[in-house]
Amino acid sequence: MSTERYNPRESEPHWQAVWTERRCFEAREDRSRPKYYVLEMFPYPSGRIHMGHVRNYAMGDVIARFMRARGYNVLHPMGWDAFGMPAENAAIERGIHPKSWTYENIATMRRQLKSMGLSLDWSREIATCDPAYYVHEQAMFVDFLKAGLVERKVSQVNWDPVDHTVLANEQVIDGRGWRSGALVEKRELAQWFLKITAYSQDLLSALDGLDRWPEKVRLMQRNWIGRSEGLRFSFALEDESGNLLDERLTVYTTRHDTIFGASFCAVSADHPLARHREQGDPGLAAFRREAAALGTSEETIERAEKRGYPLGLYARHPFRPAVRLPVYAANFVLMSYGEGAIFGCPAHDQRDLDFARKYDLPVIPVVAPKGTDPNRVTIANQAFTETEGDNVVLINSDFLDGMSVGQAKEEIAQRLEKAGTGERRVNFRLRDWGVSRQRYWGCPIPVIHCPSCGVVPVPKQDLPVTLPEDVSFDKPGNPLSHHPTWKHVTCPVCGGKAERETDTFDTFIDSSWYFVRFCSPHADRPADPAAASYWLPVDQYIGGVEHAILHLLYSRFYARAMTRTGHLALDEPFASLFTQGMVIHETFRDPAGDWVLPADAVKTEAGGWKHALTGAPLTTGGVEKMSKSKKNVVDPEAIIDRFGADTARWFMLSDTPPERDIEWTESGVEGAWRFTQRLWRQIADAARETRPGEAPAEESDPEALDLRRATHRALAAITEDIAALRFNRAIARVYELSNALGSALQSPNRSPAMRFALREAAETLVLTFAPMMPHLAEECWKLLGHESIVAETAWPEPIAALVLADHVTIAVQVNGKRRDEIRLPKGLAREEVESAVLKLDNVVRALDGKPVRKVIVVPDRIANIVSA
RNA sequence: GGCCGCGUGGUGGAAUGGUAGACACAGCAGACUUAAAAUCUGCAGCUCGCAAGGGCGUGCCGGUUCGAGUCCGGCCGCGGCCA
Repeated sequence: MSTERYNPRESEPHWQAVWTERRCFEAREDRSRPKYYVLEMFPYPSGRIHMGHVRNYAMGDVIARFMRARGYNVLHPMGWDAFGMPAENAAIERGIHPKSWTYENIATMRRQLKSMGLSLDWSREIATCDPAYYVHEQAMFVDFLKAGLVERKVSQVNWDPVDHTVLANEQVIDGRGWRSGALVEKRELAQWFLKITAYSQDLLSALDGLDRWPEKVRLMQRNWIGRSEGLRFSFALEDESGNLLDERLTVYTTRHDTIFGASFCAVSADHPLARHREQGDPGLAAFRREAAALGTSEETIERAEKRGYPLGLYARHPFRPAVRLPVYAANFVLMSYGEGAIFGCPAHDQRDLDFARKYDLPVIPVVAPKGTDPNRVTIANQAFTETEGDNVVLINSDFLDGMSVGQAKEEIAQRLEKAGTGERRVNFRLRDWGVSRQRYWGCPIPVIHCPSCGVVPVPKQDLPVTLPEDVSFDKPGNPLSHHPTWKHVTCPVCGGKAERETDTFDTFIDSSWYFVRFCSPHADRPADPAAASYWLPVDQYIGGVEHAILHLLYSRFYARAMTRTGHLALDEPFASLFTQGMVIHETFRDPAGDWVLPADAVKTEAGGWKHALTGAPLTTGGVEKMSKSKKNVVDPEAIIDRFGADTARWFMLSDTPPERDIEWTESGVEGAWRFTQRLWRQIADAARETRPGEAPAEESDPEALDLRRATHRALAAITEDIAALRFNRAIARVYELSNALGSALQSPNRSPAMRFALREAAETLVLTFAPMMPHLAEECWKLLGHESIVAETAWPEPIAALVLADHVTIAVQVNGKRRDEIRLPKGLAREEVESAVLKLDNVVRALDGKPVRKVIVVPDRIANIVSA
């Protein structure tokens, strides 16, 4: 037995250098081979890699190496999602220029990723903050503009009056800016929008074809797009004293069947009807200010108390002349959805019910389970929202009584269409994509505002519009607009004085086409058509489920927009999507309640925890997502230094299914580490006992045959499991193969047949764990006497005859209870199985003399004897 | 509230309607060692029993089936998304 230990600190850098030198992972188009594009979501260069990256990239690398070994021409690139706010925050807080901060982080993280031994094509590396990348983004924006895919419109934003900046909804916490703590205002600002809503229906319909996406993600996208079929119609309005007004109130509803249950109308606080009445009504003005302070997210609005302000207007019920509905401005109606106005039917909508209870409005039930007495239906504080099927019918609704919800909708739609006051409308929840950010560290939006010509796109020959580097962050607001000279230009059309747009792009734009750029990273246009058509779509995309909606939807839109503007010929960018789970870890607190790093926590003899340095007792909290704020993070670099990349990769892939959250544990890592050492010893032993190219023996040897069967069974299972991304199961089979080889090595048998079988098992073992632990595999391969390297070695093929056994153990049940098992030749005839099992002692005893009614035989699996 | 997903040993988890608990972690016992570490071997769902063997067991209740962790209905709990 070898006394040496495998030393990853020497081996890993060595093999990484070999791979680089031999350019094993540089991809070239080759139409004679099937291509495979595997991509993990590229990282934001935040500083250092974290365990989530390790897991994500380990998975992608297993697939890349596996597919390469199976003969595919694999593209596996890496880049940096390098624009974004943290770089500016660093500039503000620590005076580092965003560019140097970003590039320093990229250097660190590139080094760290390289130490993981990922089979990446680094020659294709891109950073989105590189003008060579964003010049194409700007050019495409100009093309989108010309194609009518861009719109400039005034929209409401969250405005931080201290930082002079726009905040995203998630940056508004309890109505205050996350950094300044100032009360956030809603402001109207002219912004750039990409018209993603032009593709609402297409983005929705095409989801059906994405059959290799998780159903969960498709459902989330469906909900996000939010198609609804409804009715837009208008009410006649009258004033307090019943005089008919010229204005009408147009509402959008998907529940027009409940029109007879209407008891009020509500408009958004931003609806023209509310705005126009603000002057001369201080109460309304105050109400509108209050509603504006609520923020723009649906969630905030949903959680807020439903409040309204009566406008002194009344809507005439379209079918009941005597009924008039008071019109309110309400804080729960969004101007951006539908018409910004609704009719309220409290009995069948929870928000309307909350509102009605508060303002003491009638609650009229108009939908109820079939057979209910209309006079006895009451609504307490739960709205009745059932609509499906024929068991729910209309009540208290005049000509609709007895109809199903569907029939009632149809009837109302027809009547209002006929009256000329209504039309059916398909409505989408999806909004156009606001891409303007009042930020420095982003891609400049390539347009010029000219006082005489208006908005002028920057001519393509003047691109890229690059960021100025001499900027200061000591003033609040956007450094680009403070810059003394940058924005002042001459108009490309009239030559007069003009100003650059100082907003930059939302960074989601950068990540909406990076996977396209990887196909031809050095092309002088966004995508080289030959390269793009060869590599795209991405065959396997892997990333966190947190990007299930925005990033993936924007990318799907971009593929369409780029296709429309002639940059691409692609409908869906990601053929198969896999969303991996998070990395979680136990949390520790010291007696003062402060979070403590796991690295500082040591186990006490009593089974508790104490601080490694202070000795203070620690309490454990929950097992939660690794986060800096809770300090339950483990630094990948420390792990790789101590155990090597292979151990870290192995642990990340074993035990837990990849889509679930994985708990990082010290003992788990140590187990993985011990296994690397065991493999190393085992292969060393096998190498000593056998030679490369061991010849298959003539004579049979049952022990050798058993080992060969174990080898090929494991190989077949591992192949299947990796292909299906079931890494944890593949790893369990690797353990089994290693256990089988270990036992065989213990045996004194060294017949020629056994030597061949040992050799085969050892080599198969190395090749099958190679995608997970590539460095160790190379070292073992060399140990086995090979001159070649595993990275250039084909995946072995299982021999079918050895995968299938010739004998099987079948379970024997009596009345469904397992009583015995019996080993029989595979494929034995039903009758023979039957007679064999009926003779078993345990069966005879269990039957206890009772007559056999029938025997169920499932070939090669089970026999079940049914007695009276 | 709606929709979706998930409940299996001490733990992570296996299991085309066909022997529940593969594989691993932690644990226990033994071997080697002056000792420890490392390594190797063995045990290991719960329970009754000296044993042979039996009973129970995949959140709970019911159903379909020769047979249910798996399918169906209801309930409880946890998680996610949407409201």
